[in-house]
Amino acid sequence: MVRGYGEMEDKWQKEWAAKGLDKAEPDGRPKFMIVFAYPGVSGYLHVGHMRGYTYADAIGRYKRMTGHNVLFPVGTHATGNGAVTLAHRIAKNDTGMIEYLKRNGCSDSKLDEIKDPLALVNFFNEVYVNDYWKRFGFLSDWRRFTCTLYPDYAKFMQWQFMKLNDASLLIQKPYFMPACTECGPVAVDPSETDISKGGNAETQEYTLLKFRCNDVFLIAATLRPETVYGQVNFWVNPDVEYAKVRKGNETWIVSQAAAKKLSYQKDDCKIIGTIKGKDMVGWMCEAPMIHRTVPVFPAAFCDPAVGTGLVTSVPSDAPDDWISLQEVKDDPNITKRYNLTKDQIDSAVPISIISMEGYGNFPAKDIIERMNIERSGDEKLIDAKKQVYKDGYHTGKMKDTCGKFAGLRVEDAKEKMKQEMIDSGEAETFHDLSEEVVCRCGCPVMIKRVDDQWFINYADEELTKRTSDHCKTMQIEPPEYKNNIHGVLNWFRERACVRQGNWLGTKFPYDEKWTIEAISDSTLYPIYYTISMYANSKQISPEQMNESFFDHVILGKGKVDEISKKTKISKELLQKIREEVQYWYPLDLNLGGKDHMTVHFPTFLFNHAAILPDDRLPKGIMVNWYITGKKSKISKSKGGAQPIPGAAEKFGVDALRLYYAHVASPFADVEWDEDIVMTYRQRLDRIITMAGELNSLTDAEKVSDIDKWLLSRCATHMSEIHKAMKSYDLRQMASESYFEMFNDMKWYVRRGGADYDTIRDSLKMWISSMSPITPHIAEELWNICNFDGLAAEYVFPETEKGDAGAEFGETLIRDVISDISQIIKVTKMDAKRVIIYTSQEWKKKVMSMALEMASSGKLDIPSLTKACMSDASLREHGKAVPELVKKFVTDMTRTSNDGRFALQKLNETEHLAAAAQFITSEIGIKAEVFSADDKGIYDPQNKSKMAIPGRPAIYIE
RNA sequence: GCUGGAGUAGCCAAGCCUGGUCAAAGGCGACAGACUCAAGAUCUGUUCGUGUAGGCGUUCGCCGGUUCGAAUCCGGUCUCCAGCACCA
Repeated sequence: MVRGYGEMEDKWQKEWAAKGLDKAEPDGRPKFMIVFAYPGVSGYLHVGHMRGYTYADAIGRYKRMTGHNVLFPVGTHATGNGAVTLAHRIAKNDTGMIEYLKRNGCSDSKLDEIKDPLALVNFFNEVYVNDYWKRFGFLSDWRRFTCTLYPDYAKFMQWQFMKLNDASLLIQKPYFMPACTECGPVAVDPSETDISKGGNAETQEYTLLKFRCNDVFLIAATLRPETVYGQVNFWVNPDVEYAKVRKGNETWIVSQAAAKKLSYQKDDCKIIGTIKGKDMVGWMCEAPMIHRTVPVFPAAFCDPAVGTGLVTSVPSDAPDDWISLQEVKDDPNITKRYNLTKDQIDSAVPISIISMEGYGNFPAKDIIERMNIERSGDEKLIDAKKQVYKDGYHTGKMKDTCGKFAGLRVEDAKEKMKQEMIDSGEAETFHDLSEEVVCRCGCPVMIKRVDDQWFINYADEELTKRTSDHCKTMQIEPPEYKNNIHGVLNWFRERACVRQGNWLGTKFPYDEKWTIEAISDSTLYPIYYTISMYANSKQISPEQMNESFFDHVILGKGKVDEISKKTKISKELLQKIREEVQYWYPLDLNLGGKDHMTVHFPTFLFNHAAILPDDRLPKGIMVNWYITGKKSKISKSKGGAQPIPGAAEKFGVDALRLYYAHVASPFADVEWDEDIVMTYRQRLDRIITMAGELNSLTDAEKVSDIDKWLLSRCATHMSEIHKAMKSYDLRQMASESYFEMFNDMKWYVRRGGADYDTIRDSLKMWISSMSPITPHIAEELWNICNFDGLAAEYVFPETEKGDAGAEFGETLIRDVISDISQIIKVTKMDAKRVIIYTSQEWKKKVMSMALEMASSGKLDIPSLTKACMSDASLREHGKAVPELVKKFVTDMTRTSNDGRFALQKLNETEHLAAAAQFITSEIGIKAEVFSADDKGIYDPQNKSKMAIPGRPAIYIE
């Protein structure tokens, strides 16, 4: 037997390929199409990623064995900036990254080559296919492999967007995105591909509040528009020179930096002059919404780089405002220097506006005291602000001081108040980055308004309804997600579908300056696997794959002759492709990780519903959770990850596959633990040994109870497997096959079973049941047993039902043995002899009468008693009868009667007598079996009368 | 906060929808024994408490309810996890 699995894996993989099991061609069988959400190309993957992929292969293999023609294509998703980032890090010699790549087996010459993003994508495509998926024995149709950067894929993608446009689902409206003032759009993300600083910055939406002051407006930027009812003054930084901006007919005052930012977002904006901050101190201006006149006070915390450099003051809820206001009030020097009047100072009295859990009337004051903050400028104010904002957002409710907004939750009030002020012209929105971002070229990155941004309108009511309705007909696992997905679909709004800048992807068909964004180009793609093969083999070229081509092969539009003329693709080939699309589609199952629940799966469904007819909409979704690592031990970014080929080498592919399938429900995270994988490896070793031993047991014995038992058990397990797999429950399948059936095989041998036919039949069931999850080992065992053909192409026969009587017989024997050992243990006696008395016949008669009444639902004490007493043979047993009747009726009406029905089919005495020798050997004490009806039996304590059917009496001495 | 999910014996993890056969599958670990020159090997038994006859008692986050009967159904409560968008 092979102990190093590598050779064996290789051998069978070659064999499957030689038999063409990996090639999927339409034929007369029912079809089953399964995909996993293709991975993004972002470097080497780790052992955790293989979990979901393995599920897909195992499900596909199972389906094949139930007579389906299975298409399981794979691909990669290289859109976005993942590959660009990685190539860039290699190019600039990022040591951590280089080390990581090398540890995964990347050679120096390769490293040099993959500094180019496209070369990098091609390289990893090979790695994923050869080192991961093929290595794991996947029966995927490799001819159909596709990558989102392939030119033919791009043609498909462009067609998809034309169809979305035809369905009026593409809309254009303004959008705010980060852009370098020189280079244009950039990606702001932690990998900092495009930028040299500020990768963690987020785009924030500020509300600009307009404070009228005679003929100018002081513009404050706030993230908390819901606090306007608490405004009592206004802050300027006296040491900053502000800009006067001509905005339409109005004159705005903002910081000079803000003026520049505004010009990227607002039309008709022009700097017309400057004004010193200190000159504005002491002004009176009218606050928006509350229309109250408030004074302008000086404050150093107003940063010209943040927002507009001007701040509205809500001391009740903003720690900065509270502390600065106290300082203005307490410091006579300030009053004097800026000529502030006593009325102005006295008018600024904090107003309590929000009630929050864990805070009093003035949350800002509370947090300042709690954190021991004593003066403005204290670093702790940053945290204080964050904390009070967060708590306010989650737990806050608007108080009665907030007019018609009283009683609203902060979360809701925020939107409503902002909108009302925008509608009345007292406010506008403004986008800014949360921290400074600098482009690779050294220029600042700002938020720029783009007027012609394209969106897919997932908010469309008709589309949402169609998609949501379709979901009800789908098989979605886990069921909780099936319930939840409607909420997710409703929650979707318009989604930006294209972007500009340094990103890989397909050009937007209506405007080539745009690249189709990464989520949007991975929604309808499973259908492309039915076509990709023809592009890969160069039977069709990307140029030929125009709108009418896809219209025809996917939607059946147009006459084949005309399409053929237009595309220069032969009529026959067009027909073949069209037939293939129709044969394979709809997709039967899309499998993806839990992170896809809120983005990929909904858009996958939306796009199908938007473009394809009812009978081509997907039929199933399955979500899998993750393999996690303690302290991210398996995460590639942290290093220390186990490379997949290394793990395959160390544990064997099948051990890993079994580990994924069985270690937990697919719908739970699992912590990666090599020791646990090793235990699965050991189990497989044991199974191999056991199967080999069974196969060599060829003594033809006469068929006995235990043979019937084993065949019945196997049949029952097989039917459990089929039942479980209706909901793709691989764990249950693994449990039946690798644990339950294994244990039964052991028991069979222990009981002395050795019948050739029984062993052959049960081995066939057992080994075939292992083929989906551990295909290599199943194949090896199949071969050892000399079964016909390959295990992988074996088709499960119609399952026979188990024999409840035969199965119950063994349960009875185990129960008897367990009872005997228990008695011996409890009594601590030095037992020499065990006698087992089976029940008297008359009791069996009462039980069968009772069961008959129970199955027609008419079982009760009086009727059964009456029936028994009218039987002379029972009546003679006197008051033992009603006692037994009472017991039976109570038991039978309150517990399941399956076992009792099974018992009816069994001759208890004969069955136990046949097992007497076995019982003797198990307990190490001579055991004898008698029927309580036998005359002249040894029964010193008169135990035999205690026996009831299914519960023999036991006497030990 | 919103949406969804979870809390089961030393650990992992089934069961819960469809209440009773549930002291609760299976695995791991631990303990004991068998076989061995040896083995991260294999096999057997035990693994909540208690008990000189197969029993009894307590247990499935916590509190309460429905029921002849609840790990399972209902209400409440505490704790933990995930997602919350342009990021793949």
